[in-house]
Amino acid sequence: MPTTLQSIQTDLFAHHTLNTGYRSMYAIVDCNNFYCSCERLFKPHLDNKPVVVLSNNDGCIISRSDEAKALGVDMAGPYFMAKPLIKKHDVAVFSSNYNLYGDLSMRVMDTLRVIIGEENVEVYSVDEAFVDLSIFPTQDLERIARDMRETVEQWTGIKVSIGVAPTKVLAKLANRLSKKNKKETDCVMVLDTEEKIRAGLEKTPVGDIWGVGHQYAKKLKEQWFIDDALQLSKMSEEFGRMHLGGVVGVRLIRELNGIASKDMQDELVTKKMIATTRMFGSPVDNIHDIKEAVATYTSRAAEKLRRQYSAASIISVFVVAKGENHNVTFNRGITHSRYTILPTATAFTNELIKPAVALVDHLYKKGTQYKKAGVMLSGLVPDASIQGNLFLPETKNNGRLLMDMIDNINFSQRDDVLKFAASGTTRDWKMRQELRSPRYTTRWEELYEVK
DNA sequence: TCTGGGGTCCTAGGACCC
DNA sequence: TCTGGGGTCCTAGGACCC
Repeated sequence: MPTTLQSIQTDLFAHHTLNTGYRSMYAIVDCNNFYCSCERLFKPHLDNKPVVVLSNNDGCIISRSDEAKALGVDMAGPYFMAKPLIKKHDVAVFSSNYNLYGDLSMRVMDTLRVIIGEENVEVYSVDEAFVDLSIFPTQDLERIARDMRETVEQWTGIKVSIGVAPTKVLAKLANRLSKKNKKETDCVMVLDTEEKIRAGLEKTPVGDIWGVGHQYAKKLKEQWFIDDALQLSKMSEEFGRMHLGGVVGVRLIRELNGIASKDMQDELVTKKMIATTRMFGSPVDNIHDIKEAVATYTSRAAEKLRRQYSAASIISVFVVAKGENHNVTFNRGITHSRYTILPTATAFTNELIKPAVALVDHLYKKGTQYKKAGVMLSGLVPDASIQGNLFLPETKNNGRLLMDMIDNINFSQRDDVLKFAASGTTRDWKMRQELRSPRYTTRWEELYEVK
């Protein structure tokens, strides 16, 4: 049982023999039922009880504990449809609390960075990270993976499962199998020989491969009778190119055959598009409310923009009308969108709000009920105003300082203390979040109390 | 009454240029 | 006088991911 950082590292680097067999080895570390685990961390009485977490607006179920899964609560199913089942079995329900999840996610990722080294960790999503284990001898991989798992749990309280294999796609496949059979694997599975990989491929339905979604799974089954990953792995790269999205498909086939074709990604890639979109708490038909919402989303998107030191040259706005409601089938409604190309790229909230709100005038139709709106920033370039721009009047640079100040205050308060007037103050359109737990780790007033 | 939000990569095809 | 071929850039849209 690893207890100190030093013992772990001494242990890890102890025997530095050459890796035989595969040239690369990746681990995927995946937090189990992440959002539910976060909620449980501060509510020990919910251990072994069914728990679910809802999406924004309390719309869908986006995380389920094992117990909730066992009861037959559907993933991504609408909350209202699962409600009877949830009531009947006394399932604990929470609105999503992204402050809490984000903070715990950071702790998990930091733990991995400390154990394995920052340069070998790629954060893939809020609850998953790839770890490059290529430098370690094959015979040590299992032990290293188990060490990672135990240490993350000790240091953060979050349980993870880990799959290890020569490629990312195979690591994901191993991870899935480890979770399928927790008792036997204790949430760690290493595929380090051809035989193990073959067995793993055979047990994996084609639709459960990372990179094969609904459409492809259906096509593969209906047209070529390909049901499992082993069958797909035997198809040619050319087949992948023709039928699974071009070079994406080629990579997929290669990865299934143990040839690493998806590299570790640089952590600091700047995004090429930034979006903020939300469903409304209830349908809205008033243009002022829509403008308020769009202004608020624009502020949020602009913050994200500044955080990565970019400026946007295109801003687009879309609204979604409420569809006809045919009781059971979910009608997505019609989306209308328009964009403006800005005269110069900018990261200033006020310069972005103006054109965004103007776009609403073009999109809005009186008498229509809207259920959703969004703002997208694209054409992103490095923000010239960061270092001061000689060719702009002084006031421009003051704007940058003002933006930084607002961002800093809002970040430290986490609740939009400072807003632009266009964002409104009543916010009838804002989302429902009736069941949110306290932000234990990011708000002083909501710290966990020990009795 | 009630179905999330935020992204990525890739291809095809049209416009335009020489 | 009857119409090539190659290149680039852009957009729309399809697929995927968590």
